Amino acid sequence: MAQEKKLVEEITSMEEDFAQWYTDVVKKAELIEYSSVKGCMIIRPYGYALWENIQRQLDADFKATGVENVYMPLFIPESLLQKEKDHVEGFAPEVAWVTHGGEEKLQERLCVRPTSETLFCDLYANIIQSYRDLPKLYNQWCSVVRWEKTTRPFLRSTEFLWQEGHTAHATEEEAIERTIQMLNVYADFCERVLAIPMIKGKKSDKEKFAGAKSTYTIEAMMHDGKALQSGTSHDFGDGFARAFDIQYTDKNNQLQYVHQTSWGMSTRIIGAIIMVHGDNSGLVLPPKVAPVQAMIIPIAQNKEGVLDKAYEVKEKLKDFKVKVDDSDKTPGWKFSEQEMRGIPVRIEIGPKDIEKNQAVVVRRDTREKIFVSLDEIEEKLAEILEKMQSDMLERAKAHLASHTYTAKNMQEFEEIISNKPGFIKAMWCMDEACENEIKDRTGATSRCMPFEQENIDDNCVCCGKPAKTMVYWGKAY
RNA sequence: CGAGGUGUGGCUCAGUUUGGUUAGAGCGCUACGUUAGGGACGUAGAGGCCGCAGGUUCAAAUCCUGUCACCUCGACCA
Repeated sequence: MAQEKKLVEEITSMEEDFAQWYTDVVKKAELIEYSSVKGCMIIRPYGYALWENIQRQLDADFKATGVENVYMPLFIPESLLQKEKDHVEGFAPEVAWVTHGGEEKLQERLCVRPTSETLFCDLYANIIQSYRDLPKLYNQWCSVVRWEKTTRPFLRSTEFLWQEGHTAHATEEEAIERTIQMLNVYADFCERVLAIPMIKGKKSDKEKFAGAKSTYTIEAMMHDGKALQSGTSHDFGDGFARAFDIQYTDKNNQLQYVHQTSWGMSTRIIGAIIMVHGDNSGLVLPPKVAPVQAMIIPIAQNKEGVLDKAYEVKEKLKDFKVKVDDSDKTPGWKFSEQEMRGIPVRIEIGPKDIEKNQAVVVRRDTREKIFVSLDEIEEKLAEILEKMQSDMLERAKAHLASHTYTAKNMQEFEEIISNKPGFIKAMWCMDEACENEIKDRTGATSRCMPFEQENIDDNCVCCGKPAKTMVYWGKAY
């Protein structure tokens, strides 16, 4: 929702410079601090609390589907990384190598994991013998390192936190089913908890994961119309199984290769929360993921009884994540602070309110002021938070819809891409040459071939030959 | 990896062109007091060998050489 006036001077407005706005918000909300290690960020308590909320809820979703957590080593021996050809070619340019232990040079270099497929495969080769050992549904929460050229907080850092799920199945069908199932877990989580609508679909061969048979993705649209790949789920077929010799004996005593999947979501999703919901006053957090859901701000707090009342209300609201800002800053300061941090609502309590046995509840997203009797503040707060959560999703959906266009030829495509930020739905012949040409000419990449297909036209937007699929195109982070 | 740019108290910067007393400002920080419904005010104070290493000079934040780091934009990626 557009703000009438800019209340926080330190934050660059997003219309002026979106990238700078993003950096300002990340810093002012105290999510991160830059560290002295190039490309690595320090996640501060508030940022980490946000990650913990994401982690806790997503982890529960995984476990509900039978997934178990494990922890794998940080290092991968070079020989292990080399086993799957496409995989090593995809990751070799960006891995960090450990060459020495103390003063001694290692016999074999170790890479700091950029992802752990190889380690999981190595494990599976050892522990899977029979069809009775399947499926294996493992996940780990960890950090990985990718030596990126340019970095940005949350969106791309040298080290980042994520989870990586790795599963092994007896059949191809079961693996494909799991791949789609986990993609849906991500998409549902993003909609329900983060209030971010996702486009679900399949990646083109060019964009798929190194070593995968198929990669599925959820793509979100940021406020500036750019795409953010927010989670991926890969079907590996039996490619890794053949490279790592992961075989089991089936019911008929025949040796079979397993079929595998992997799927991941990272701290990058925090970047999506910022860029989908944030405004010119700072962060706006969906109530279901906010570390603090309501900040009680006492007015004239040194007046008799004000602070006591504030604590009393906090106690009353103990089912919610509520804090009292009893610092000796001015109320105006506290308002701004609450807004920069995206705390969903603030509750103002001053002498006038106490007289009337009420509080002023102000929504962060709309700044709507709601006068609530202290007798019914619990029910009202629950209502307000719920309404805010669903309003945020609706707004994000509306933004996605209103910034999605269709193009039937390159003239239309180029027209849109240079004038209107957003996604373009257009047909494709599935020839990589066209995908490359579109990227060269417009800077837009194929985001995905969505599950929900439409027939925009019969022919490829680029070459005009018969089309095979509809693709979402867009500029991406 | 290509092209630009920047390094001066915690932050944002001025000062460098033309070397010259004791290096400045705003914000923030500390103490005390007055305040308080959208970033209050007063008083007092703390905090910098100007990224680092050499060099030129009577004298270097300023000139020279080297080096490191970071930022922006491109090519690669969650």
